[in-house]
Amino acid sequence: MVKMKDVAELAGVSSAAVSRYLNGGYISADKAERIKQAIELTGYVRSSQARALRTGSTKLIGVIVPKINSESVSRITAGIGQVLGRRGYQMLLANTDNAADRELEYLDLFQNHPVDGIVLVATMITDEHRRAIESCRVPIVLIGQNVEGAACVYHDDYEAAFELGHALAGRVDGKIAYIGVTEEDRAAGYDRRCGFEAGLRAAGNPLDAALIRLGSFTLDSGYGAARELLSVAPDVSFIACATDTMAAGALRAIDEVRGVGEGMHRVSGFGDNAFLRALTGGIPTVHYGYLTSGVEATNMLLNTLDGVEGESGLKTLKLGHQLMNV
Amino acid sequence: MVKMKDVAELAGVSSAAVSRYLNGGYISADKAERIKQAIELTGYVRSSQARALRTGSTKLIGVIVPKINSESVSRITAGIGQVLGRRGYQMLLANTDNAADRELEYLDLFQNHPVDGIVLVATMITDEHRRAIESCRVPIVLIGQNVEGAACVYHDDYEAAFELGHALAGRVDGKIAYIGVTEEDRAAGYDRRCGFEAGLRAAGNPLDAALIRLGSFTLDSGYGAARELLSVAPDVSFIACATDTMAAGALRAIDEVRGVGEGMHRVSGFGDNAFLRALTGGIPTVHYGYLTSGVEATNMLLNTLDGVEGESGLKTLKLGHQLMNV
DNA sequence: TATCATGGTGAAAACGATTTCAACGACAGG
DNA sequence: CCTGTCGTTGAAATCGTTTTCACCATGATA
Repeated sequence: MVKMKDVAELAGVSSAAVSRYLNGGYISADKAERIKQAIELTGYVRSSQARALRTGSTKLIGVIVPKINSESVSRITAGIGQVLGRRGYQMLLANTDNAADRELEYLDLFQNHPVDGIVLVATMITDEHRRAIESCRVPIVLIGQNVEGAACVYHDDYEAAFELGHALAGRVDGKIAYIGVTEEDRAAGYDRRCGFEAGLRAAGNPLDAALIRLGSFTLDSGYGAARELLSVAPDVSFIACATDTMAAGALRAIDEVRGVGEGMHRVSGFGDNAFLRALTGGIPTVHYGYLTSGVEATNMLLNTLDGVEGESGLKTLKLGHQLMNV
Repeated sequence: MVKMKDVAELAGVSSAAVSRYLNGGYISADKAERIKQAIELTGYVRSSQARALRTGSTKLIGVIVPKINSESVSRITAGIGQVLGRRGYQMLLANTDNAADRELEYLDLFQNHPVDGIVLVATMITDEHRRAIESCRVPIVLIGQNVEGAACVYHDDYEAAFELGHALAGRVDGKIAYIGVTEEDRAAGYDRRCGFEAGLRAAGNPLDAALIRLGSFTLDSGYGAARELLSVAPDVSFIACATDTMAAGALRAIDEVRGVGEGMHRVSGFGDNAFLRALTGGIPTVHYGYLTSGVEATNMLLNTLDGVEGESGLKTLKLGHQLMNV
């Protein structure tokens, strides 16, 4: 492995000079030229490990996600990766598989060393999370939840759900049911359910608490909950879901029970999934800029790391949403 | 930042002893105990950067993917992450956004330093790729393509496509069309089309070359190609696609032109997408163990890195497939 | 008793960069 | 001529580990 000293010797300078050449310090034109040639000749490439040890910066950003194989998360990740690549950073990806403790584990792991900053695609935020975030030695940005005292990029799930509920209340004749997710996920669980309920109520068609079920983000859980709902309460005529994925499951359940093609008029979701859009002609849902949230969060993080001027540092940013097919 | 020397002083030993304690070298029981306490007391955590510099190993695996927000890739990635986490490695993710040159770029970047090994989720393999893989200084495993002289974990797309074509030929009455992808992607482009054609031919219902179109992996491209097909050749009665995603687009096109509900009986795909399965009741498609391929590839890679015994090193592995809904 | 493994030990030399520091030549101003 | 400044330079210290090496007890073996 050719090292800096070799380059320096070949160019007839000290390694300090080579380092300065590489990092834009004082260097005369002719020496710069000689160094440049020596580098090309030897095919030298600097050891990021040595550099990291000396400078304390790795140009690595830790990204913690609850599950990589979900459309929303993988879109967010795409946005993050886009910005990181453009700005000379790399992504250290940690997949927690929906286990909150592994999230904390990774926060620890990342903090104690390799990464310069962290993007946390958040689901559940416990007090332990708050503490971990608070005491984090590197800058950190959250995506998907709005947490006091932390930099967050999020969507207003309450408002979106309210609007959706309000719009649906008028269009649905019979009873409306709701399949949510754990309320430990404040945004997707609590906010969406509360907002939806409030929207329905405001439109004079309140949600019957007996028609609320809990899913687990998966298509199958949506299917199961819907089947159960339909058998317990056959007069349910619309099933609103907290995610498009669960909505797809519910849709299948309705098709099975009531006949194919029926479901697509009787479910709603969140997330504006592309498959769902294409295959059903569009159920009522909420479009979020997932890619954008990844982009924005990462830019914020990198701005503070790179010391970019202007009001572009860590702060909390609420992104807009869009009701679809209502 | 508390360093090893501090721990050593507190425990009254040399830093060599602490290092040995941490790495399982010779150490007496009482010193081990003292060191353990000193570590707990100080909250010491070792600098992975210094360690990396000294040992030359980073416990990082570079993963190069063509596009993170696709179901197949994100499942593969999930499999990779699973194994890496379990075996004490971390994932450095690089998303090339389907640009072959960025793939090479990352191969370079990874090779020249931070990572101990590379998993390449491959699409197009050019000669340049072959050279880059050949001359790679760290072990590398490919997923999704079978390349001579490289360790590969792949599915037999030709065989699967043959079987699918053969099975469909008998079940479809009218004309069959095909929407493929670029043949630079040997597996998903060339193999699937050839296999499918061969399967049809073997069943006595050969594919009309005029009814072949090219998509670009996206739902919209499948939609566009299908619309075009249907308008140019209205007598087409079945559209086979090289991916489930494009099949979803084709399905929508058919629904629009021929009426809702018609499409689901008149398209096939590859990949057994969960949404498609739920929303259509199941079109003919091929199920691949994407997660498994990530797992297997990563285990192979890590086995050679960790020097695990047995015949578990780098080699080429063909995984099975399963025809669905035929 | 002399010799030899054997488990333990710390001083010191890497690993390969960056950065501090003192110093140098040239040149301008007084 | 002296002084100060400016652009430029290389020797050497530093980052925090791991690893080599020489060496020391201690108990077993010849």
